[in-house]
Amino acid sequence: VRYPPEETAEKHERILEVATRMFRDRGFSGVNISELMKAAGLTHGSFYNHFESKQTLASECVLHAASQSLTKMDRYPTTETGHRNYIRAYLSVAHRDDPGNGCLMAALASEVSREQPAKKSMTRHVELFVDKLSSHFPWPGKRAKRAKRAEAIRMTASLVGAVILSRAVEDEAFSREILNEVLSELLGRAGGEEQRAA
Amino acid sequence: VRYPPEETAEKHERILEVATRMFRDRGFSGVNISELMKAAGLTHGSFYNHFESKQTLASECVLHAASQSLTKMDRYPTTETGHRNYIRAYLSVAHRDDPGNGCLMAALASEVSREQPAKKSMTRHVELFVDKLSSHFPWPGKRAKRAKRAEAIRMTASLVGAVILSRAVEDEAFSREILNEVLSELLGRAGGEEQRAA
DNA sequence: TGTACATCAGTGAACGCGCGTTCACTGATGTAC
DNA sequence: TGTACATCAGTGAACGCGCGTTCACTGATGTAC
Repeated sequence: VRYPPEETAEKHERILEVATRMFRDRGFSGVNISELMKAAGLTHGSFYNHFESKQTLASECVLHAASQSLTKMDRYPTTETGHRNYIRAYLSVAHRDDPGNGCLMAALASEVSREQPAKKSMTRHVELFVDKLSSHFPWPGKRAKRAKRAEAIRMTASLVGAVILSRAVEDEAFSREILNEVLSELLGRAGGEEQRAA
Repeated sequence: VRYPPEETAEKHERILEVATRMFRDRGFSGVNISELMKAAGLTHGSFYNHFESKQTLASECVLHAASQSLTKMDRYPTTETGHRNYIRAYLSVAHRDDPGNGCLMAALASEVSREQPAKKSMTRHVELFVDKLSSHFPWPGKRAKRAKRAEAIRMTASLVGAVILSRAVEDEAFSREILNEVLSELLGRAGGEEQRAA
């Protein structure tokens, strides 16, 4: 059956959207084409009318998730409060429990480091993420560009590490403790002047 | 052919050792039984004389890697210098480039978060790692146990996040920049009094 | 405006391969007597 | 001390399943005239 072109484009988009979510949720090797296509409302056979291979789709999904992530940051105002709210959302239980709609790095960085094709896109994303983090928000007491970049890199490592660990840990209290300790550290660094508990 | 029992135990150990390295290197799904057994100097058939299943082996490897990691920390003296050297080694290019012999969390935390069986062991390991980090090294200016634990959790997140990101990034300069920025942050926190660049 | 034909996305059976797991067989070690 | 037998880890062929990918077929849409 032939379909009107806008419907085809729509399906293409839907596959990409669904796959981006599923890959972040279960990893590349945890998703198979059949269930992916079923989730997009199609059968597995037509997959290859839209994408060259699973590998290709994976790479495109990395790009898709990357642009989603950066767009998400834009929704926070470029103020101290915006910065703090962004950090709160990133280190929230909601984000921990919904990797499918969450940070690309936290979900797939490990797997990508073993995958040649998507690695270049991931590299670019980490660069853009750091750039945006350092330019989008005001960094208290940091005038030099280099210092802001350094802080943004450190913050990125803390954010990603905290979420990955909180997801790997079964004990709910401990998992929250990880998120909260890193949260209060980063809120201290993002907000006003240095606030430091003895 | 029947073999003397100590030889059998030796082979068992060798499989575990090799598997622990390979799993960290390529992930659970990136390793198959045949190549694993070949690397241990045996053929795939005898695998099931030593372990119940691949899944079981994976769980035992998490335990094995966990105890290796903690032992490694013991090799550093319980001094400020020891602490700093430990951090330097963790955030080194050598560690980044050799996940097989490196930190369990940095290598497998993501994959474990999707695997029921090994998750409990990973949880326990993260707990023990944080405990050991906070008790083994002197934390400048932290007298309260709670404060030390909080610092250890934050440091763990930074360490793990930095190594995972540095591995996911293709650009060598950027990858080193991530390691180095987090390194200088953590050396500041581990060494003497707070040292902070403007 | 109507008719004939080409196009092309969707469908589901089928293919091929890899991989976890099983199994019949081997033969040296350990044990019984 | 010697002989017969049980044991059990190793071997590699074989099994079964899942999954990525292909393919012949369908039939509505678009195009030619």
